[in-house]
Amino acid sequence: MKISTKGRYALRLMLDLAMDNSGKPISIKEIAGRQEISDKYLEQIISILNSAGFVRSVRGPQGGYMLKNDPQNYTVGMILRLTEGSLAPVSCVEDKIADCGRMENCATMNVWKRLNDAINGVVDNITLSDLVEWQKSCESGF
Amino acid sequence: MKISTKGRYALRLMLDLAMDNSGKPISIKEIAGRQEISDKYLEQIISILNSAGFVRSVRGPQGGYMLKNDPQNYTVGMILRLTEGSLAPVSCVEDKIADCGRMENCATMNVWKRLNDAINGVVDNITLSDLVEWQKSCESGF
DNA sequence: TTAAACCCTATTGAATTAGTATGAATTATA
DNA sequence: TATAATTCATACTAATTCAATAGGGTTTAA
Repeated sequence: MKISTKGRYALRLMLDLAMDNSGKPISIKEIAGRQEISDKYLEQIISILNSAGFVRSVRGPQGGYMLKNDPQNYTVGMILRLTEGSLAPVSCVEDKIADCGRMENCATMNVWKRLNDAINGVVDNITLSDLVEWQKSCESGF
Repeated sequence: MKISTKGRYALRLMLDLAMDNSGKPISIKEIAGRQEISDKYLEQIISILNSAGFVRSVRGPQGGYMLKNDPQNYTVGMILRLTEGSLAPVSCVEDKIADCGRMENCATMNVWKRLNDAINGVVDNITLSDLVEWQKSCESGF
């Protein structure tokens, strides 16, 4: 019942990009250094974000990545679902799945539904710009 | 980010025991048959519940297991944490851990804390007797 | 032309998952 | 007392996932 490094790193990566407002692309190496994450591993993760259109890449020297949209357009849920896959605590409550063949245990199903709702309620209501704000107030010592 | 079969089976197992009020022990085989779970695997799971004192065992023929306490004394959280281990979405927010060495990313930490609270808020506020009630109203067609 | 960056795919060691398998110990009952 | 039903204990395993590492190839600014 853990979020893997993939999702956690992706979130830190996106926050790192969101914290920057220079307008210039930021290289993997730079982010990996700041976040103390293997740059080769980060490359794989950002490629997922790239092909999903979450970031824009600039190749060649002075290249790197930047957010494609404004921070308030990304929820934590979007980022985690993209990198982690579904956040549903059991596959039965995943959107696509209608039935898992054991509707007789509806009581436990109810638990998973509530858990799922609670998880979604958190991740779908925090945006990258919330994270930026939190991070800034944190770094300034409040 | 999934609850494993261990936790899910444990919950169905405990609910199965809670649904019974005959006062007689119920065998693994019986439960395994009803729940369509491998009895050998269930054995392993119930042994965890047994050594934690959640259930009482009776050996020999006509033996089996029964709940040690009333259903309202077990929360879903107790059962899942025992069988799954911590339900914290990242190890940083686990009770025992004070610091994970990267307090600089407090923004993402805040996400994990909220997620943790949301998860605990669900599982710690549902008891086995809630499950029994849900299950009964489900089976009766409401 | 060079080198800094992104892009792509394969490999790997460790851990976890979801069970199987085997047999021992206990005990009600015929 | 013999049998069989049950719990108890431990070892094993195939498949998958995790968290990287490795080794290149492609693009492009300077």
